Amino acid sequence: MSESKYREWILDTIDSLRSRKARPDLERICRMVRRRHGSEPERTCAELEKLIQEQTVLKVNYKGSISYRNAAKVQRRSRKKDDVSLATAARRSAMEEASHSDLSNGDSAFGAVDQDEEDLEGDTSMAMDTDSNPDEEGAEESRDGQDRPSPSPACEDATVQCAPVQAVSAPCSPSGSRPSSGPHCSSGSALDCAASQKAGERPNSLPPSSPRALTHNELAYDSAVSPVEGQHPGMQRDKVESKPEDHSGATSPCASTIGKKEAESRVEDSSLSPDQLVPDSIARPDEVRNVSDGRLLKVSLPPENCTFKKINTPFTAAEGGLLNGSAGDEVSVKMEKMNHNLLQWTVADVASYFSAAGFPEQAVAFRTQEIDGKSLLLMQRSDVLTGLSIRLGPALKIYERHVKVLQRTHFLECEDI
DNA sequence: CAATGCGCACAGG
DNA sequence: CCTGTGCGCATTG
Repeated sequence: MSESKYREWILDTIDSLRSRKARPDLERICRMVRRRHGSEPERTCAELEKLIQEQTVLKVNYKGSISYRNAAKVQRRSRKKDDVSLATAARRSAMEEASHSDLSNGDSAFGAVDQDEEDLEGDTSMAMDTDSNPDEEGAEESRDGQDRPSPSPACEDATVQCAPVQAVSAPCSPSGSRPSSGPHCSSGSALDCAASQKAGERPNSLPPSSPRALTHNELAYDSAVSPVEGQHPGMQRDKVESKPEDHSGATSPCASTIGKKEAESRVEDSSLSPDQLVPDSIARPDEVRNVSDGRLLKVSLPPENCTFKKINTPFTAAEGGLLNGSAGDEVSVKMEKMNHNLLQWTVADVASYFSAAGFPEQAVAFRTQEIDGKSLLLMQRSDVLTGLSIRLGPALKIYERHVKVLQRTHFLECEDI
């Protein structure tokens, strides 16, 4: 309860600050929430972080300072008129797309899914700053409470980084992790992170070759991309590249496409976040840092923390394997894991998944309906199309490309076993 | 004084 | 050109 309440408060606050033309930063958000609802800043802060992890709220570095965005709004700003005229057009297109995907063929080559997602989510470009200025608070006083599990474990599998989706941010502990936060909140974390990040410790992020990355505001791409990235110096990217085979290239544009462009594509993918997402990795540098070089570690993470992993896998496996048909052994292995995990997905995991898949608004509906992994497996087409009260277009995509795929994969998996 | 309102310069498309 | 953003200053309660 309180969670959704907070979500509403925070999103409201962000919207309100935006309409007032004031930067929705941590300080203002906390203050407004406190004023309006009496919640203490710490709590607000903790809830905000959760929302960031779920991507309900996007943390971005804009013009040198951190801002928070309502993901539902940011995400598809390009076509806002949809609502209006959407009746037909959207519908129609949705249908078309859906059908296509259904057949799949098309996808394989390029991963229709991804593409779509890119569209949707693509605009979240992230940017970190190159030289940000520490303006507001550079507080970094407390970072004691970092014991909480968070880093994404899964990260090890950064696997499919390609999927734009995931790249977006680092999901680590959706709900699983309790907000243990106390006072430390991350006040420091948020801000400070940004700072630190820019500071430079980007291990390897992209070589300079990626001017693109910096192109616009300032990309924090590396960080944004994923905590993982930051952590494995060098690895991630390699991994990404190599991994593609797993996906059989179906999905990841990066992989399959042209060799040369790999770099570029990667960059693009990663940068898909719209403004300048500041992933939470930033937010919790501590943890990350611990591990810093070398491997990442994960402290204690319950299964749920692995959202990432779960997310990734499904994508890969599903698309690569099912759609494409050419799954590798590795894939299958992953699939298994993934499926098992599916049963363990919590409501928050499901929501995070859809959020990451480019449907943040719809993710809320899943959460509202309390759909967890098991429920997801039981969902039928009509449930998705009408039971969630979400728009038909996204609903079709969600069902055809995600729900159905996950279910199919899961059951196939079961049969095998 | 905090909360708001908003003109205007900026950046990206 | 259009849109989104948010600084800086004016206004309000």
